[in-house]
Amino acid sequence: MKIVFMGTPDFSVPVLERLIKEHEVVCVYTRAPKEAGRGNKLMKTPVHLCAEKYGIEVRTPKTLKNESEQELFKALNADVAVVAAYGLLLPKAVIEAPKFGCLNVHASLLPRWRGAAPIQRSIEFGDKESGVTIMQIVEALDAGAMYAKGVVPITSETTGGMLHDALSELGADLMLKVLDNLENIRPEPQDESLVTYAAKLDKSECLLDFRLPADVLERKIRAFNPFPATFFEYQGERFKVLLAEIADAKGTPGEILEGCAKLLIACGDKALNIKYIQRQGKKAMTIEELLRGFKFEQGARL
RNA sequence: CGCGGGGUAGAGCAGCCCGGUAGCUCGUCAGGCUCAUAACCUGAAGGUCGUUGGUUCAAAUCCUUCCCCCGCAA
Repeated sequence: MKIVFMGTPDFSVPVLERLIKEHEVVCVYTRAPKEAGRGNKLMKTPVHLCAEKYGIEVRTPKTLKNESEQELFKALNADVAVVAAYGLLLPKAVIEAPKFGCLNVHASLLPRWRGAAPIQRSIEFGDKESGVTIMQIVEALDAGAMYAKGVVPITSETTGGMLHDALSELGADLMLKVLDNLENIRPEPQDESLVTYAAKLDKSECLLDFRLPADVLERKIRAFNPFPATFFEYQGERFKVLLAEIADAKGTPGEILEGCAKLLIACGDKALNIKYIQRQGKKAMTIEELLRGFKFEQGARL
């Protein structure tokens, strides 16, 4: 099929690569390069780089709201547009331009977790399973009828990064299957009574609040690993906490119960035994590695 | 030129400001102790202190070139 692909971050790349191999991708839409990283250099999006690698035309309009952009899109005369975390809302004129409309890969089991950060929120809120949904794009956010779903279990070990990668691959897989049977599948509408929204991640959420129970913090640590990563501050330095386990110990919330052989921090309920950590300016490492040369003062408060 | 931290033994760190024999915790190896051990004791090996040039009687330390890693902000 003749496909237009629209996507931006790493999550979208596997989908794009699979489409390139098995279909005709005529054009790729992605967010424009922006200043990012150290030195604020102009960075192309992962999707942009991937498309260039395969020599596919890349378009980076700031918006699709104006008619000239919409005409350009329509002129591609695509059978379908595949959208994966593009980052721009599609106006009606774009949604209706391709023969089969626009299909979206969304990283949750809709209607649960519509919105920006479904992967992290599903772990953070203790869901037992997550997944991807292939759906028809409509004007309302993530509200279209569903063509297919794929389920991925969330275990006590699942991190945001792991789930991200798994869903990305699964999404690519499912999208290919849906495209192969597009004319035979009747999409199922979403049950509006079950809708929840996944708020986008905010930096202010990343500072660990040890007044909260250990199990809540442990889930957030796992959900936010590796990005945006939770942290605490100790002696003016920032320490990213990437992995921790719940420990049966208690103390004043934020108190360092042990800081030499291991790092044990009291929480509102129980305590956290930090397992994987990243000191500011250093690489991520196991707590054992860090503690060989760096000690936390027992009794200090975080 | 957005701001900042770092590159010292296999790992993690100290030493650098105030130049003067390279140190700590762990790991490794050998031996000892022990019913036994990831515990303890004794000993050993292992480092061009990221790279270039300079200052100096003397540079891990001060100045300089480049490379690499990371945090923040976006």
